[in-house]
Parts: sequence; C-alpha cells; structure tokens
Amino acid sequence: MYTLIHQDKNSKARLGKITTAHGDFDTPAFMTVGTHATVKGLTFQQVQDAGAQIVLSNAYHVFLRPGTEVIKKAGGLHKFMGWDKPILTDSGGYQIFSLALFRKLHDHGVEFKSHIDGLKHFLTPEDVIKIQETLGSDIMMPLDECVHYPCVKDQAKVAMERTIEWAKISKKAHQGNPGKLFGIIQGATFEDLRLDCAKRLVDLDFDGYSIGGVSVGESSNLIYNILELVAGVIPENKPRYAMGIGYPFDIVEAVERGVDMFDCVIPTRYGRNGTAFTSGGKIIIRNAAYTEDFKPLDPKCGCYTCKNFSRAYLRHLFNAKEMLGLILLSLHNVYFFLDLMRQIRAAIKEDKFSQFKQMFLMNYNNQICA
RNA sequence: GUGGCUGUAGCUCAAUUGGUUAGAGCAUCAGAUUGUGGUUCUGAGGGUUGCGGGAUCGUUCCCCGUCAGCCACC
Repeated sequence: MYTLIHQDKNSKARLGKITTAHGDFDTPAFMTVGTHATVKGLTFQQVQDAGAQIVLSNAYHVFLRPGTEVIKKAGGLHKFMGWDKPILTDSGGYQIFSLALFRKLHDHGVEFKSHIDGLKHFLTPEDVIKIQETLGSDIMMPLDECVHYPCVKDQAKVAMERTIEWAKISKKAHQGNPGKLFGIIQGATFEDLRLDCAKRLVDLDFDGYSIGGVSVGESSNLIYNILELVAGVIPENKPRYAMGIGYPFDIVEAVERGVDMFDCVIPTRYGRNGTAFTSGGKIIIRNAAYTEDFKPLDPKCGCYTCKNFSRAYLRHLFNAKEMLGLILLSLHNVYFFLDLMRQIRAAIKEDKFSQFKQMFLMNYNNQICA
C-alpha cells in the first residue's frame, strides 16, 4: 500500500505514495475534512482543482445522517458525494472526545445519544467497521478512545488498553475487506504508554498507523515530542498519520519527524470564520487594516481567490455576512494547505526539506503579508 | 398657534418610581478555533443622560426655561 519514494538526507521527512482502490495519492499528504460527506463551502471540483488527491469523511456523522441505508442505495459514499478519488473515513473515536456529553463508554463499545434527534445508538468496533465497509471507504479507522488533555496516567492507560482491544476486534471484523485499515496509537502525553501502544499495534500488523489523541489542548512542543517518538517506532514501509494536525507550522514540524498524512478542519473552519493562511502568516480578514487593502490575500498564491479578489473585497464580504466570503476564504485556505504539501514534497525530493522548513517558518512568522 | 408624548452609547432600548462607578442587545475594534455539533466563543473601546438654570446631602428621575422629533386640535 505504501511505497517509500525518497528519504530526505538531512531529516526524517520522506516522500511516498499510497495506493488505494480509488487511485494513488502522494505523501506527505493533507486531507481536507468532509465530515458530512462534503467539504464545507466547496464543490469537489474546487477541492480537486486545489490539488486534493484524497479527502476525509466521518463514519459516525454519515451513519447518523443520511444513514448507511441511503449510502448503500446510492452505490457507496464515492458515488453519493461525487468524488471518485480516495476517501479516508474516521471512525467516530474523535466524537467520543468531542461529543463527550452525548455518550457513555463501555468496554465493548460506545453509546451515543444523537445530537440530531436524541436517539440512542450503541456502536461496537465491529459495527464501525461494517459502517465503513458500507460506505466503501478506502482507508478506515478503527473505533478508538481519544482522551482530553490534561489526562491522568491511569485514565490514559485505560483508554489506551481499550483502544488496543478495539483494534484487535476491528482487525478481525475487517478481514476480507478491500479497504485499508489503520491502527490508532493512543497514550496521551505519556511516552511509555505511547511506545507500548505503538509496539503492540505494530505487532498486529495494520496497513498504516494513526497517531491519535494529539492536538486536544496540549502545547505544540508536547505534540511534536509524541509525534517524533511514535513515528520512530512505526515500520518504514507503513504510512504514519497524525490525526487532526494542524496549523501549517505543525504540519511542517511533523513532516520533519517522519509523518506522512494529515487532516484538519483548520482550512475550512478558519475560512468560514474569516481567517486566511498565507505564506506571510495568518490574516484575520475582518480587521480594519484591510478596509482599503487592494492586494490579494497572498501575492504568492495561485488560487482563484488570490487571482481575482482583494483583501478589501473579502473583508467587505465578511462584514456584510455574504456567503461568498466563506467560500472564497475556504477555497484559498484549502489551496494554501495543499500547495504547502506540494512544496514540501518537492523539497524532500531534492533533499532540501530543512532549508524549506527554515524559509517557510521565517516568512510565516514574520507576517510579511500583513 | 394650542395641548400632549418622547429625547440616555453609532442604532434599538433598560436603569426596582431621588441613592455606590448609568446597563443590555446589535454595530465597531481586537483575540480564539487542531480526526467540524455550519455564522460560534472571549475580551475591549464607546455616555457632559438634548441644552441651560433651580430645588436637594445627593438627580437619567423632581421644578422652570429652551431646542428637536412625533401625535392631536385650531
């Protein structure tokens, strides 16, 4: 499934390719998030034009609405949403964290009380695999338990053990399925738990390994530390996926530590809330400073938004609460993240990742666009 | 012209019928958002209470004058 194409000579950054039933994608890869079978605000044509080779969706959310029966009748998630390239589906493990008020955890599964209609749904690890099979997911995540930060060690260990147990059950339930299945490494910020979890999941031999339970409130340095530690024990021939990461600088730091895959709501959520990411740092487009700023968001960007619209116009759209503002900023942010990945891959190919990182962070932190 | 009602933050309105530093929503300004619960959350600035006088220890509140707006009647 994973082919290592080139290992950067001066860092752990690596260039690779992942093969799925719906085509290949290059790594390091960023997956735009399409929780409800849509990348919010964008058509899949726009997502593809921005350079996306794979998108992420969410089994639990799609299971709740429209429901797996509808997806089945539609001929699978790809056909339903009109995207014929790879789809990775998250299991609902993150919803154990993010929807903590709506669920009860048990050793054999999780009971969710739907935030949509209040109905109770008990989901086992087998159920979650079955849902993802019905969706026709190319890369599946097993049900896992993601804990809050800070978390006491005893609690982190319980969640980790449960996650490993569920991983075993998921692997068994997944047998014979064409989709790939990853193992999710938990263990919060405790190095011994992380190493123990990684080792035991590697022994179970998954198609790839996710590093979960990061970016849940801890500092960047703690995140980098765990990523470096865990990436170091995942076999070289398996992809490493840092779930929910992150800011552009987080992605660059993680790539340097050998991480291959990322997903994050940041480009679309920030886009909807009026923040753009640029090579010169973050731009909060509502700020009065842009009232008469007729430059593009990022003069170095080749996206439709930057080629056609000014900061002043985008600020106007946000102030007037016009939906085009959300769309244009989401489009730019998605393009920016995907373009960042293209630049990262190009740098690794030439063994220049370290120089790239240094330049990128310098420009980004100096706010040269602002 | 006469009578009545209303004037409080940029806007719409509060202020326990005279009592600490006149509040709120919206707007403005700034910040937050990490495997998405789709316009959210947090903070800040902003007042000569139309203006002038008076009574009172003390007034957005009571009295007088004046200005503005609205309504009714001549």
